[in-house]
Amino acid sequence: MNLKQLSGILGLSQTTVSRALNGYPEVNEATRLRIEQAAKQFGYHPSTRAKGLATGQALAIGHVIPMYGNSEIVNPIFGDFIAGAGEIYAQNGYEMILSMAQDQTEESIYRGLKSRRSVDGVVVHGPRMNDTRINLLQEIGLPFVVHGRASDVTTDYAWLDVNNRRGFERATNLLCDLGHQRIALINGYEYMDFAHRRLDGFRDAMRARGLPIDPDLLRSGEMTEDIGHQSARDMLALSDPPSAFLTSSMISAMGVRRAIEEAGLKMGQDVSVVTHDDALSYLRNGTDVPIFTAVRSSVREAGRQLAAMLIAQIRDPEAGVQQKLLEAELVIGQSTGPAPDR
Amino acid sequence: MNLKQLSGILGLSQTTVSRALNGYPEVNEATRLRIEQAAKQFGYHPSTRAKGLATGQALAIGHVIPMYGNSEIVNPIFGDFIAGAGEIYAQNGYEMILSMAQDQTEESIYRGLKSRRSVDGVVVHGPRMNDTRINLLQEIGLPFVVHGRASDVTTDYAWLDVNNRRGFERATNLLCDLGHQRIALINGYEYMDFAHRRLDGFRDAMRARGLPIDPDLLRSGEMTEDIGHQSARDMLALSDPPSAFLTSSMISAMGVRRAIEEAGLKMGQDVSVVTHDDALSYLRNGTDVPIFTAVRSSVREAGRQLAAMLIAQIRDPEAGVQQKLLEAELVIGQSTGPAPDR
DNA sequence: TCGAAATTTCAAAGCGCTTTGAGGTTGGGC
DNA sequence: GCCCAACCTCAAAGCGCTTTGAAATTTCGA
Repeated sequence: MNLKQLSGILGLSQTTVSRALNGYPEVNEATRLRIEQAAKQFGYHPSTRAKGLATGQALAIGHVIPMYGNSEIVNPIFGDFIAGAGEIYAQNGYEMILSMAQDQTEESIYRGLKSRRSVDGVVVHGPRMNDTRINLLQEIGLPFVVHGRASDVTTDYAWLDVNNRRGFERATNLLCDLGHQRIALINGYEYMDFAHRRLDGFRDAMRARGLPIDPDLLRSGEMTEDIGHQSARDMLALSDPPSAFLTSSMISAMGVRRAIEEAGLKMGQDVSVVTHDDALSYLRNGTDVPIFTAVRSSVREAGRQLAAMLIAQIRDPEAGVQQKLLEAELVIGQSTGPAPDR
Repeated sequence: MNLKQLSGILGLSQTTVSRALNGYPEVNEATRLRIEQAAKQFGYHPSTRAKGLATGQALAIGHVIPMYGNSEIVNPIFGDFIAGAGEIYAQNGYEMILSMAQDQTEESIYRGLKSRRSVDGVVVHGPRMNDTRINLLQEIGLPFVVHGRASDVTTDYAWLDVNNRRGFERATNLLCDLGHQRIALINGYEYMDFAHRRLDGFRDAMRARGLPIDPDLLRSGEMTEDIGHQSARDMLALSDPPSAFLTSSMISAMGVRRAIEEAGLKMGQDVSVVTHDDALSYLRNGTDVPIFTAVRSSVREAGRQLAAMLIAQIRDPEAGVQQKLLEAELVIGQSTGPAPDR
């Protein structure tokens, strides 16, 4: 069923039917009703492609998912983020187009998206410290919003980020208040912008207390259960082990817990753990009382807000770029307690 | 840069340029080379929309992600599956379009995808026992492949599934061989087809050994850490607790492990655990020696194979639907051991 | 060297939609 | 009863591509 057929059935011109369906004022209300009803009855939906061709809009947003290194890990927050963004896209009649990018293919994917006009804008995932994608997108003129920030990029661009620095500062302060002095940080890859900011927050808080930072208690890498476990195991085996861990993801934290228990210690008693929690739907941090004390910020909500920002920017490019900093909440769970006496 | 401009620059007709770029034989090899070079130089990519309009192809595959119930959980396997499928799509020039579906919106999403001609085919995720989507898609004539199967659907349709029944049968046998008799099953929602098949495998194996199945040791629900934990905690508190657990996901298994340790028991010694492992990239089951003994099947590889099946079907609709059953491997980790004496 | 076949290139139509500029109706004031 | 707004509706052009059918050019055997 296409416009021609539908207007044929109705005995109207394509123009009228199109106008009626798109809410233009110059069509009789009775006619519009009749048209809308027929459209519903025959299940008519305008072809996205034809509409896009005619209007010059793609009515689609691109998400380019970076998969770096040979580990080829898909960020686990991705599903929830997409779910949040998808809600908003659906409400606004946008489709979501996904591409997976290896290191090398990344630039050509963005250029391709632009030049074959498949999308009206893109979401930049997983920004690194000095992310070349931002300049690239500005250069080729493809609207975008970054989920996170890129510290070393000096130009103005749209982003939505959670206050990672502040979150980890508060988490560190909490541990210090409990009397912990040897605190380990199990972070994401250092070239990731968020990891850098978390380290900053941690460092500032420690410094403010006059506590030293032991490089042996600093780890950055893939945020898997396994690496969390290995790191914690190694650190707990030190002659002067940490009494608390700060981790960058729930999954790492679970690895840390495993190492703690393997060492015959009890989490929340012998060793404290605070983690960042993206509030993933399939990885809830307990039901009533949180398992882990955590810095929590819903990634799904971030997806919603970011999608709304991007759509706003596409609709009104003159309005200038938005920037939004979300504050994470600090929730107290069962994984923290006073530092044990020595 | 569009076709018109490019052919203008080259002093050729649009026809020739189009043919050259699409590999038609009736264009001089020298001309083709010149055209291809110019296309590269000017970064020319044909507009997907225009191409789609002209050819009647969308060159896109739809993924409709079901989000049921108020929990609104995005299946954690989703990211890896998409990553696998995305590889194949990229190789074949297809785009991937994602939609999130609530219960009520699901049918209209599929119908919309079809009638606005945005996709050439779809992947059906998370089939339930008697899944109405299959009939719907056959009825509206949208090519599809199901990731999994729908037991009660009688018509012939394309699917790719892992042998869940066999996997859980083997896992149960392993536990029985180790002397376990009271085995708990922590499964996904019973209306999910895969959960049903896993239960079947478990039941058959138990029955073959003449072992009773205690309803108190059967749980089905959301596969979260939390529910795994709760279920295991409750079961371990029974007067006659299980000596082994069979779980449907790594995440549940982690919850089970937590409950075991909270009960002061040691996993792999006092209590054994076997889990299904989708080999998710961010949730590796240990590096050298697996943490959990598991029935393993890579969901990313499933994504690859399924994408290839769907593309084949779209390209040659006459060829008939493919069906593929993958066997899972049983890997021995540290979470299983002989049943303790009573 | 000529003419037919083979090769290469082209102009134009068409995909399904929006939108422009024009034409047709209706209603109401005189 | 007429005329002019105000209101509706329409035919046709155009979005960027593919593809058909025809024309121009080259090739090659006789």
